[in-house]
Amino acid sequence: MAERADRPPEMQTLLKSMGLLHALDDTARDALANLPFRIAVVESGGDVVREGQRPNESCLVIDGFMCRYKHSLSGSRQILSFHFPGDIPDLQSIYLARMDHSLSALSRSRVALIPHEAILDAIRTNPTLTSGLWKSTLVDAAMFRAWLLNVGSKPATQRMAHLFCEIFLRMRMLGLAEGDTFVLPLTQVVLAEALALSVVHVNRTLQELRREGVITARSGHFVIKDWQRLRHIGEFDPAYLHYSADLPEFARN
Amino acid sequence: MAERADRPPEMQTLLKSMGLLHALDDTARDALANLPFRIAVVESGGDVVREGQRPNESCLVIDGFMCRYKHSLSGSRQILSFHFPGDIPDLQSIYLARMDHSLSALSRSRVALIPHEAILDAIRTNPTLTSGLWKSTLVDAAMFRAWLLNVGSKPATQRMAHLFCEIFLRMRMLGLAEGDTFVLPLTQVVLAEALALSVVHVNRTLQELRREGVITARSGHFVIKDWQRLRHIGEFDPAYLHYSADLPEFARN
DNA sequence: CGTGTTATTGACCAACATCAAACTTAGTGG
DNA sequence: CCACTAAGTTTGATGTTGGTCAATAACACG
Repeated sequence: MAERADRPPEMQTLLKSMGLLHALDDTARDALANLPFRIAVVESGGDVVREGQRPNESCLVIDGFMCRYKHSLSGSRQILSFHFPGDIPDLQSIYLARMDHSLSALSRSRVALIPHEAILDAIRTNPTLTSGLWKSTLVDAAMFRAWLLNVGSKPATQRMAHLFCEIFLRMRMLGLAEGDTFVLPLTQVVLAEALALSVVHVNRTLQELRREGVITARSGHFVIKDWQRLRHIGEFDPAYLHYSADLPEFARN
Repeated sequence: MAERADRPPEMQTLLKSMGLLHALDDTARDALANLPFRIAVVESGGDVVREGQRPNESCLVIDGFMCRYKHSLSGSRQILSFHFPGDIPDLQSIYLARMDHSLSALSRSRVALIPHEAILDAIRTNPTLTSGLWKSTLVDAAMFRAWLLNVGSKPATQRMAHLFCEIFLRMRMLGLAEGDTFVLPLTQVVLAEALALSVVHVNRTLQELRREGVITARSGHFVIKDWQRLRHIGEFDPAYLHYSADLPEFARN
């Protein structure tokens, strides 16, 4: 299942994703594009790495959707972040030997597993790549901060609105959302785990957002019907995503 | 108020703090020790940087205690992390131009403001320093993840116990805690903002922990009376702090 | 068609918030 | 050294958001 290539299409999505945060020069692009990797397929719900493990590869999402999570002994699961093609959710494992959380697939996903050694080599020789990858981990941290504020200090409706804003904007930036629509296998259970709410309450909160006419959500198809209002409800300010690329028209103001 | 020095005592605390996470070679230590800086004093409650600003220096804590926070429009403030001497809480601003949160002092503090340019120069020429600083920002992110789980999925008592475990262990590692005691100007208001609870509930939760005989807290003097139980209540596992240095005896098991 | 997820609804409950007031402590100036 | 003040802590009463339990309905998939 291992394979190598000189300019493999699998790496295009990584270049695109990185390009949104940080200008890469040609050397950096080449270095990224030439990273060795092996492809793996993860079934929906399957874990790529678990808390406590010491992986020696990092996982680039190619197809599908993933999330990071942690659970407390009481059994409840807290989703920490969502990840799309082009993300390397466990990049931090190049320096943090032991995983402090798990990484799993929300749908059947194809991932590229890149040896830590290869990443570290690339970093050693390429400063632009270093700052690009470093910055991507910093944006990661910025999202955790936004989620912490969200979960800690906002009522259910605002919290959910904020999450939809984040997901929609990120997907739009990656070209994964058509117009005002995105498709994502988010069940209410998953939303509950991300928002730190009960499933029942997620259901009611969703209904409220629908009633208000700001979104539509049916079996993984989400439509943003009123971005301005959604953004307003969620007190969403995209600054924390730290994009260097221009935001789409609607998100600018 | 600007000053320079060749091996200034101010940088010792940085070396110590970094050394807990990452082995530094002599070149890296020299590079750190020779960073230029200017000293500033921040009054209790004063901000070093605010959300939205674009600083061109990062702040090394030398004396005193700081916190990062963000607020929602509704006015409530969420504290994101606490910082001790040796920390560089806004190191991320070298790559994330615009602050997505604020940094303020919990007590009158002395800080060293280090120009971004100097840090970036040091990084360009010193790989060990690069990985050390990068790792410190990754540990930062790991703490946010732990807090997210804490705030999202744990009841008040556990949440507070977890926070005390984190603070105590971090202070012990830095040599800021004597035996089972630490001194920190944490008012109940501050605890409330960090734990995402109301002040009243913080008060009651503190009383419960006291009644249980696990801690003592009086006007900023905290005593850990039963670490094992505190740790157990908070479901505290220090792995997420990613220390490379040995933990103190009591925290090992 | 069953069988297992996912979504929805209603009834009831609990953890924590809010409000309001009293009390304690620490700092300040006369 | 004591009054004065402001900040921090504590307590009680009451309210509400969101959790839990339990049952039903709607889907999706083999």
